Amino acid sequence: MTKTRFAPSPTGHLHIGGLRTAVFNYFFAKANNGQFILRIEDTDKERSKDEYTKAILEGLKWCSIEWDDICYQSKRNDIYEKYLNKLFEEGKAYKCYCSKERLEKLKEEQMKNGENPHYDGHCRNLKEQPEDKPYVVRIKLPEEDIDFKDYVHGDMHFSYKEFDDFIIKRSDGSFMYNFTNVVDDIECGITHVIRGDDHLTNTAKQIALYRLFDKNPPEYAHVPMILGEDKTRLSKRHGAKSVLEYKDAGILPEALVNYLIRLGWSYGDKELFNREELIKYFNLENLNKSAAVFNPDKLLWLNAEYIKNMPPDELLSYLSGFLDESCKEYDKEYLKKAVETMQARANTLVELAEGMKFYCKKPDVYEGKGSKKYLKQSVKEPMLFLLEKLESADFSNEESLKEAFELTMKEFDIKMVKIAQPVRIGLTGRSAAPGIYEMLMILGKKESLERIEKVIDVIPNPSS
RNA sequence: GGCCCUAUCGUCUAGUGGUUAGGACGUCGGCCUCUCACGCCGAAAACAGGGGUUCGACUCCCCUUGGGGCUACCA
Repeated sequence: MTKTRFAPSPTGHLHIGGLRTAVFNYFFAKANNGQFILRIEDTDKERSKDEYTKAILEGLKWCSIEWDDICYQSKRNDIYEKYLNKLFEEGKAYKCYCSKERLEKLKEEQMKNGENPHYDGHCRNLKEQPEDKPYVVRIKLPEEDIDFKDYVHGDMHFSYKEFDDFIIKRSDGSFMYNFTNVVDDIECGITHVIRGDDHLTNTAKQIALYRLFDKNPPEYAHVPMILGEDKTRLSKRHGAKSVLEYKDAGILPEALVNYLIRLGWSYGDKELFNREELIKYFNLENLNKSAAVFNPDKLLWLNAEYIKNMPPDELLSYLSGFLDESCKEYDKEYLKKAVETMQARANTLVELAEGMKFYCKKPDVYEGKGSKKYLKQSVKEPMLFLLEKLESADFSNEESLKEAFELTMKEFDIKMVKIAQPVRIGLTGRSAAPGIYEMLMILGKKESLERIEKVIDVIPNPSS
């Protein structure tokens, strides 16, 4: 069975790049009827933090990236010891007592001589093992070149000379990334490793480990990285870093996932993918090879698409955290209608919530620019006329409202915009808002007339 | 420095020897219109450079250049 995993280290928040790796792994597993495992790689005690683990889980859940199983490397020490002992027994690993100072000096000298820094194998065949000195464990690197096939990069080749007897266990007794990573992938039966191509050289080292364990490595797909707008590696200074910040900014998880999957992967000209389609179409063949620049504008566009096309009540559930206090007094049906009028007018949930606030709360100020332009004394009479017509209109019937406006336009020989804008400002406080009739119908007769009366008061009287 | 990856419009990408080099975001025009959006129509915009291979290269090979990564008792 296909088994993939996402293996973040909790040394920071879940960011866009990590999420995308998770998304690729998740959909590849689901596309192949397989399992997706979450593995928290918290072997670095210094830098790992529980709050980050929590944030990672929360971010994945928010995006509905659900794992079939989860494990923590910090709890798997016994397993690593077992694998290590086997290596010892077979003479494939050894204890190294070299001090950091010696290593430092060695490196310096090698660099000076124009050589690549390599561990010199000083402790590789030590006759006597000192009892009380601290040590690290190194592997005996097999002297064979390393070849592997990558789904996106094709045939890869590394000379063993590029590597040395690297450390797998620290002097504090904890194990290192390349070792735990391989042991866990073997133990969990991971079939496909999908990760960033910054791991390409790690993969070579890891394959050396697979050889020492006499195991076959999994299949690999090294996906291109995500770059910031300045084409450097995505980092804190490129704006929002944690995926939860996108949540707070009013981005829909569906939109984010859709955006991320298209960064480095494509399916012809198709841009919009729902979950079913991703499960159906996602594959490793269409992965791209080169790094991609993160483009916030396109994310926003996708978000707007999702907002536009989402059923209002579903949207409403996402919206709850963003809505104004005043909206809590209104029932779902009312809010649904309000949301509908705003769907095509918002790029984010923040904008949507802000834009529909007026449905729940009378405007407390009238936008300056619009007022100046539209609340002119010349519309005072027409507005009073309109108000009178609206008083006898049927607010559940658009035609009836339309008639009131048309009569006013005819009576004073003015254009719709002349009266629509003052009404709009009265209703919402702004000169940009949904259509006049839909707003009037939703707000209802009583509320609408109150607001219109109020705005008429603000219109200066004609100087007679 | 060494090793590795990579290179199509500003950005995301389609393209796998013969195309007017296609789509999307963004930009700029226009239409629609009670405002703002939405929608619709249209425009500008790319094969990094140089060598090969070939009847023919965006497509294959090499070099240069640019970008990225790794080179830790981080992951």
